[in-house]
Amino acid sequence: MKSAINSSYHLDSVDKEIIYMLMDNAKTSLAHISKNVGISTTAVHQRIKKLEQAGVIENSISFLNPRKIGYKVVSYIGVFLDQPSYYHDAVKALKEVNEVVEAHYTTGNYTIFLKVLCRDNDHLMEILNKLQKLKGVTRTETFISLEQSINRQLKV
Amino acid sequence: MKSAINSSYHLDSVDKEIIYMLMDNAKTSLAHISKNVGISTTAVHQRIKKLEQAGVIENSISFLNPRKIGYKVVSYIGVFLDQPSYYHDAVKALKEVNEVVEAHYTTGNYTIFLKVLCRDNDHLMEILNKLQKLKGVTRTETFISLEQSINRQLKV
DNA sequence: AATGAAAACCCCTCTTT
DNA sequence: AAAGAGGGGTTTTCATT
Repeated sequence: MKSAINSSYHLDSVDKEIIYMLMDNAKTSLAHISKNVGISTTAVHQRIKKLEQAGVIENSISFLNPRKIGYKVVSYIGVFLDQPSYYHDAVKALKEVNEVVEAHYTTGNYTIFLKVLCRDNDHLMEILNKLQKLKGVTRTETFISLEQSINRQLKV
Repeated sequence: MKSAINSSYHLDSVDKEIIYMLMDNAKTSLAHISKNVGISTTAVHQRIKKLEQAGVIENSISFLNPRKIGYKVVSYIGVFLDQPSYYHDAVKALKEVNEVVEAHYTTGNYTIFLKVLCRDNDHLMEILNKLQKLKGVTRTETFISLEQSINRQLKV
């Protein structure tokens, strides 16, 4: 059953339990989920398939822990462009910078807003220099995360 | 083999190939990885176990797509605290707000920097009101993401 | 650190209600 | 939507190099 464009998939309590288990560990077995939610493995499987087809559950991924391979600095960088028309070229250039893990076109102060991972502050300086050389970039503003106290997915 | 505190785990080219495949899809089978990297499934399995034990690869998770369940607004919110000593209490309170998916203690303008997911702008306004009632919060500054053009993990 | 073989486990389909 | 049964594939362990 496909839902109409822009309408939201309705999750019942069993769906939510299943999703939270998979959000916590993508490899949770059907048998384990089955025991927890009280329906058969087949029923769990059918629900997961439906949720995947609807796009509610997306592909599972393994996380690389940046800290463990020497990336200790998390920062957010607001980028000012003197003309918004440079946005698309800037994004194209930013995709070539591996340290940039998020880029947003935002309302508010900045034209582009970035999340950037670096090994250390020297490395961050390099990235800032690189950013400031991009066409149309007039200025950047950096927030360094000293401590990430919350990092999780949405709970509904 | 445990690495010393603060030293980085050394990844060889085979490790990296394995990690990138798992970062793309946590459920990539050992057989498939084996064919790609040219070592046996058992060897792949041993390497993955080592990487997991070292914490380089973290638990795999399934993604809930916020948009599909009606969460359309991604925003970043800088929070000003009149005293940094309120930080810990603020974090405790923020953990109770499901819409807050990241919180950072930052250098720069803001004391706390948040990533917040909301259904729509009205919902965002509710969250902003909630935040402004927290003890020590003097002001907030909001950036709404109109388009997320990059969203990925670190590549090394 | 890597291998092949065997055991244990799990996913997925089919059939039925 | 949900259940049980069975085949095929996958993970995991074991012994060996």
